[in-house]
Amino acid sequence: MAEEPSEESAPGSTERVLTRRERARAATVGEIKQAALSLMREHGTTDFRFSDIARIMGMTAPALYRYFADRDELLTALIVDAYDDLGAAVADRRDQVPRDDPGGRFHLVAQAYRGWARSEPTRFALILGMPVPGYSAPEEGPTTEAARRAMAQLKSLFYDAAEQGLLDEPTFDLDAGPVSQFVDGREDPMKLGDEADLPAVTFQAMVHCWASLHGFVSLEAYGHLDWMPEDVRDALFIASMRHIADSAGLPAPKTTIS
Amino acid sequence: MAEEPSEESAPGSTERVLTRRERARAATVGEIKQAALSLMREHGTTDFRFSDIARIMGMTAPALYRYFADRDELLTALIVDAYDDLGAAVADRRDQVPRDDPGGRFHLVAQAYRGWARSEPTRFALILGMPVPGYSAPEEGPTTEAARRAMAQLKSLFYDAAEQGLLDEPTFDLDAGPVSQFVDGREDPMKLGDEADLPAVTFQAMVHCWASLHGFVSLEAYGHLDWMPEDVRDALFIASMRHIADSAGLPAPKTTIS
DNA sequence: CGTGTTGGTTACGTTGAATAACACTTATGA
DNA sequence: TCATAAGTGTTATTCAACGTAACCAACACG
Repeated sequence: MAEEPSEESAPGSTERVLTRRERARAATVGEIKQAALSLMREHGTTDFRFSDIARIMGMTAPALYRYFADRDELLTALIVDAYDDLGAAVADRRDQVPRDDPGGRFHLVAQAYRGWARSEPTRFALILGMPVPGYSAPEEGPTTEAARRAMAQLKSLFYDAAEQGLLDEPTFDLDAGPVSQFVDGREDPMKLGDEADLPAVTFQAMVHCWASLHGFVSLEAYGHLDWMPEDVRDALFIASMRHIADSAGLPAPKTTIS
Repeated sequence: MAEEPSEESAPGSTERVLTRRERARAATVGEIKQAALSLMREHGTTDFRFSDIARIMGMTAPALYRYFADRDELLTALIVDAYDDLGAAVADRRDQVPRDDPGGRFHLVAQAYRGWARSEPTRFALILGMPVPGYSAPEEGPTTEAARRAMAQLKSLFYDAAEQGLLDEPTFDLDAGPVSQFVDGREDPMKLGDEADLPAVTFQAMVHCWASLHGFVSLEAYGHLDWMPEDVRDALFIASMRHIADSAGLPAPKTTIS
């Protein structure tokens, strides 16, 4: 198995070149994941059978255990990939607008988040809707870590904006108690790097934005908003996002939204 | 537990008295569901084994098929129960405050929704987190219907408030396009009975409230907010709910919040 | 009482995850 | 060059769990 314990390419070190075998292995791992995804998409569930994956790949099922110890390990890999992919989609779209337009950035972030969920419903279900039977979410495992990274992409624009002094005063009531204490006296576990600290009230507003965005997208992804036509949902989403962006003190978008 | 399988007591008709056998059967059905729930709680997943349920009940697995055609049917029943239970919890708490205090009612509704999710995390996962693998969520089935009922409990206070003229102007930007047209020209599929129609802008705000509440509670239920201590989460939740209630034009709560 | 319905049993078939034992291929090193 | 080890695949097998079949006991009911 993984006989490369400490490949930890230290920052600055050259990325070790992969041997022929390592490349083949990586390719197979990728193919397995792709097969699992296509099965999931096909059946519209987050379930898959090892035997089906093998059949698609022209292999037999036991061979897959050379690459993943068990079903859960493959599932975990898929979840991590999904989070990373979502995070990347959000970051890409966000960076299409300059840093000095945090309002515009927020809008694109929200759009990307929603768009990804709609275009990849089964993968979204994989990370949003936990319970894959038998899959006991590894507490504090790699999936939690991946989720943190993805969500950090949402948050970085707030830190960015605060750093540039582009945030107005949020319309939130500042909670002078626990929240202030928490925000003021901590090592922020969500920070990506060395961003500026946020005022407590902005922190409140940021979490609120995240939760609202996530809530709308979740409801929509599970079909709980199917009773309204798509154009109504679209308009409602835009209005909601604009509203929470305002509340959080984000300036109005400079860039026209596509 | 609402164990009234198909007794459809039409309004006015006499509630048919259950025979001895029917009562015994209903009791067994209830016991099966309880056993399934306790297994789910024990393992922290939405999964369960028929054989384990049977063992708990001192029966053999095949006997369960006398009560549920298959695993999916039991799962569906559990989901419907969970929605109904959540809806009831929300309604109960809401009605502890008089109708002329919609601000207070909203607060209690939010509190009840969150409280239920925290006290019944596995059942919440069952209805929030997609269909269990192999479980093909019956489109437009009983679960969808149950979800509608539960969510309607959240919404009724808005209709109630509007009927009494207790709603201020929301701070939302009114979308003059699709949303207005949709709200103005429809038979509202979400109404419980003969509530007043909502202004389009209030409708927008209402969905926003729902989504925000749901988003916060979802994130929390899946542990995505575990990085902040509980008192911070509490304060943040209160502040968020107050904020969206304000945005929606709900008056400040008259009743002191417990 | 027979008789049908209901609720239970044991025995069985099937599927699919996971392991074991074995075979072929490829890299590597004396 | 060839022997050996690592890596990747196979077939055969075990095991767990869903679901079905066939049979049996109890009970309601004419």
